[in-house]
Amino acid sequence: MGGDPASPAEFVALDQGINARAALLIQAAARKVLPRLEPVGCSVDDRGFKCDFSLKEGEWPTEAEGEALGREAVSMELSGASIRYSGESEDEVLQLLEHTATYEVNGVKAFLEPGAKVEDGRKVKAVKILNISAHNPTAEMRFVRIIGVAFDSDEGLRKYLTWLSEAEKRDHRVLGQKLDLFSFHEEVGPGLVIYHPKGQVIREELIALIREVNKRLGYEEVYTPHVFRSTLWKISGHYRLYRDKMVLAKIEGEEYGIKPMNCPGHILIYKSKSRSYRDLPIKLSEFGTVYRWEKRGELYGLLRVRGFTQDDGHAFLREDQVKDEIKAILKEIMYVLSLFGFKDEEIRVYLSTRPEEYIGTEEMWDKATEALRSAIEELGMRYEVKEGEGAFYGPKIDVHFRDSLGRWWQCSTIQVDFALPERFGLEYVESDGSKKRPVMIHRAILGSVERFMAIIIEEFAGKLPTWLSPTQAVVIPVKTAAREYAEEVARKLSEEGFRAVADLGDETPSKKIRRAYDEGVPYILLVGPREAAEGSVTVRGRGNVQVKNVPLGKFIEALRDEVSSRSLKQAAIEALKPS
RNA sequence: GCCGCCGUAGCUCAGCGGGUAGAGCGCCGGCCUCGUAAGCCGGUGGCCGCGGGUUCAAAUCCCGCCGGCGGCUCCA
Repeated sequence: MGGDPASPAEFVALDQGINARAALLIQAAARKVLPRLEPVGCSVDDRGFKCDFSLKEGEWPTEAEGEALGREAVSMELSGASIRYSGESEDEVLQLLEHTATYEVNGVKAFLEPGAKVEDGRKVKAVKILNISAHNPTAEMRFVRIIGVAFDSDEGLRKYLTWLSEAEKRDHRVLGQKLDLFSFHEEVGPGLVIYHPKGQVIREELIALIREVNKRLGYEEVYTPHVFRSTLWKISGHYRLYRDKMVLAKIEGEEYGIKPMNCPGHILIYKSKSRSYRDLPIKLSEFGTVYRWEKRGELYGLLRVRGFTQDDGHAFLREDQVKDEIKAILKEIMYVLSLFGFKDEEIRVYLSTRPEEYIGTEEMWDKATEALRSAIEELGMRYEVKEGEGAFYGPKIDVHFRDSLGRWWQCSTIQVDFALPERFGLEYVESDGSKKRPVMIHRAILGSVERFMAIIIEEFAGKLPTWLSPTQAVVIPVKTAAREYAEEVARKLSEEGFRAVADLGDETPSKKIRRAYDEGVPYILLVGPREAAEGSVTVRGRGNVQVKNVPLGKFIEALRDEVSSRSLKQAAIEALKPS
């Protein structure tokens, strides 16, 4: 609990074979006990199964009916269900031209996504329906989606439910309140974050990290306003393509829009004078706060908000510079990821290629896509290709991260853009005097500070690495006689640039220690007359690691090393431990 | 935005087959002055999200709105 060292979230991947089997049984059970639901399709992943039904007529299914469905599926299984694969086909129910695998379960038809492996040895012994919601594959169609998890034993389900309740404790929304990091308020508006002092410390640390990265990459920081005339949004195309997410206001007969992206502002900097091929690359960065009016139901804690700060950057490049830039950015992304200890299976890298509708020439696309691909490969990163999923203006690489509940969120992104340079008529003068169009790269390493912060809060369950911790050390006097010394220690640490406080209240030392642990403070320094006499501290790290009577100077030195190297571990206490 | 669920003290929650509210933590005060994961006692605290309706009477039932949660869709 409170004393555990920072550890990455353990995601429990579910058994897909059992869940596929359960998905089929659920459909057969529905035909039996809920005939107003007609199965239309089903899919399975490491978070369970999802089954879609068309609702023929009558009431929306209730939670109780959902549970009954789960029970029926298990009882069908226990009385010996027969499951037979009967081939794949174009979907005749949906007429969506989706490929589905068809099965017969006890003689009735059931569907599953093609390629899903169905367990045929073990049996489905426990099913839990987690959610019944609407699924709209198209604007006109509405299906009932039943989501659940299945196990081959009651024990499996019990363990899963325990994991779920543990995952809830890591939830950044819960921890954000408990650790006094940020809040949302009805009177402010949904999706708009208020950062408290401690949350702002984390924000600032993340921004400081990216400032260093930007410096290495050669990005110069700029600052642009939050509101631009609609004229600009019309040129950029946002006014037409992004309008439904923009906040627009008419003032004195003129229309303005709050920025949903930072790029147009940076483009104006490029355009502010004529550029030579010698000037390129030009790289601009901004911690730009943008506003996007996401639909109500899409908002989700810090992971999906309406106002957020991007660690944005735009590079204006000659075509031959594109690949090096991508590679350099990817390297820095990998460096940043290493600071947080994300494991391979906790991130997903995607390369999205040319969609059906696109601008620019095929040759440009091929070159840019190839640049992205070879950059990833040369760095040995694992990735998946999403064919045709690129933006209309260019191909892109996205990095997705998993939250405590196993959901994926897009954070880092590198996008090649042929469109905006064209729309804004960007040019540079080539060595032969001809005018050429630069290529733009949009990139964000954290993506948004908000989303990234949420991911790491969950990753560490609030027990952040010391360099990120809002309070790095709490000094606790174990005897009243040591109060002054405790204050002195805290003051010294502050003078040395650490975030330290002395806890001088009238409570017992035990209570203060407990509280400091609960708040995730990485170092608790205990001082009494003994320490005061010799100018030392007793250091307690996370996980009940304690080293007694460390000279304060030595602790400061060790802490400085830990913080400046942005150590993932509690390097200071490791270094101080007697060997 | 769509489907379902939810909204009681600063926080977590009880009360909800109608009779105007409770606990723990926190906060405040007192005692204790403490060597390692919640010391003891007392007090404070609520327009029961907001508005309307039903009723002799609404936290409790109904409707609308606001906000949240789980999905869908979309994205950093």
